[in-house]
Amino acid sequence: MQFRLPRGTQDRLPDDQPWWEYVTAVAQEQARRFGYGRIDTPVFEHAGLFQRGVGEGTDIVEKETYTFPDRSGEEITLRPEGTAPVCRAYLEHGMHNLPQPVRMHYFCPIFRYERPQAGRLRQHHQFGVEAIGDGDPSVDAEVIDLGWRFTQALGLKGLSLAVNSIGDPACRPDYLAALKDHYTPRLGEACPDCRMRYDRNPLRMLDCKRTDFACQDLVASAPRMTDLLCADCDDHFTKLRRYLDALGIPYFINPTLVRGLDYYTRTVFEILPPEEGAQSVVLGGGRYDGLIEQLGGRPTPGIGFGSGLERLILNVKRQEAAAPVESSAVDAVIVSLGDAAPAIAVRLASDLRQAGLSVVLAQPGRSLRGQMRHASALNARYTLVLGDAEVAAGAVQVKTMDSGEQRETPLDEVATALNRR
RNA sequence: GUGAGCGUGGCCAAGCGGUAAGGCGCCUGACUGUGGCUCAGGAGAUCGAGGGUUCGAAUCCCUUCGCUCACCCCA
Repeated sequence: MQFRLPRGTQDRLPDDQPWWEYVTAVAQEQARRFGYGRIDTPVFEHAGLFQRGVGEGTDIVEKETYTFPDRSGEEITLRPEGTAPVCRAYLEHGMHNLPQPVRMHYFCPIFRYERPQAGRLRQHHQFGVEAIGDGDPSVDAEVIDLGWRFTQALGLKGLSLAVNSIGDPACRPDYLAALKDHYTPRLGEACPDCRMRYDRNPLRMLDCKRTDFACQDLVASAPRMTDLLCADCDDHFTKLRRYLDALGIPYFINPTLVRGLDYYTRTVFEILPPEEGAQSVVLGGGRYDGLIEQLGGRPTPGIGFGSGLERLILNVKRQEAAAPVESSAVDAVIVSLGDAAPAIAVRLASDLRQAGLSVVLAQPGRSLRGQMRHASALNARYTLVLGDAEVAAGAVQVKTMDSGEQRETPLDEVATALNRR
């Protein structure tokens, strides 16, 4: 075979569609219930948006981005995450003049140059949500609630919600210093990656999963951000937990939960399915109070999440949480025999379609048996048989496939007959 | 980017050095106009690609591409 899918991409075949329709319908309904309107942004943006917004030092921007010059030499990047473009749109369209916070949701493809494996693709799709313009912890709770309701409504069982606070510019520097002090005397025992992170991104050391070095031990005994939050952040986190308790949403605090993008402040959270696995996070997000300002706007708080549709579907299938919607059966297949019938069949099909029915023509050259088999294989509700006798009578045999009943019906009455049943 | 396993017709899958089983699906036929069951037949792969070893390779070796899993990262 000469051409194959580019690595890490996949075709969504007709049989896959019911799953996508199901997940997006559930997402849309939850977005509607929470008052989050839809926004669509371009698939590509100026490269600078993500360099500035997501952070130069992050893996995503540093080595996972699809960036290239267009024909004018402009550096273009295929959207590697959903938040920065929405914030750009918020600024560009003066949404600070709307009632705050501005609540939006989106569905979009995401591109990251990664090594693909199950649940991790180079092009994947996210359902995302952003609430921009209000820093109150009640908004954090609302967004988490929306994410939780969404995944619950999909029918997924055994999900867990992890939350954490990673502080803000007022307290994080002090925490980072404390964290480094903790590592300094035993830095030689940490893995090479953590030794690198020590300088470049200490927070990420908490995320280390290696067991062949002292990392796990170091992480377990490390100071916790939640113990060193400044008064404002601590208050924020306390209120958030109160709201979550009031909502009755089960959660646990994971003090080692950090996010890979630079713009996060205070609240971060993830929803995980019960099965263990590397690519398990099904929904993740957090607060990004500094992002809008980084993009050139006035200081504006925001919070949101992204949720990977492919991973969600993977889990829905694995748990058999929802049966795929009945495969798209057609209303009628038209079977024609003889010389005159095919032309009349074509016209009949056209008329029925205009009456709102889904109609497929069986191949006229095939035997009656063959055409009937085809109708059966397509799961048709009715088969319309049109042969010389019917042509002469100006009628068609309408066969109900389930019952096998068949009756002759005048051509001009077929549409109403089928619509009625 | 690192490591490991795998790659046979549309799908699943035998064969593991002598020149490609089987199943599903598809098509045809079984009183010349009636399907879903059954039966019979048919089309369809040179074994991911390229190179090498050998008298001979899907079966051994190398390279490459892809898939899967773990690391990493994240949705």
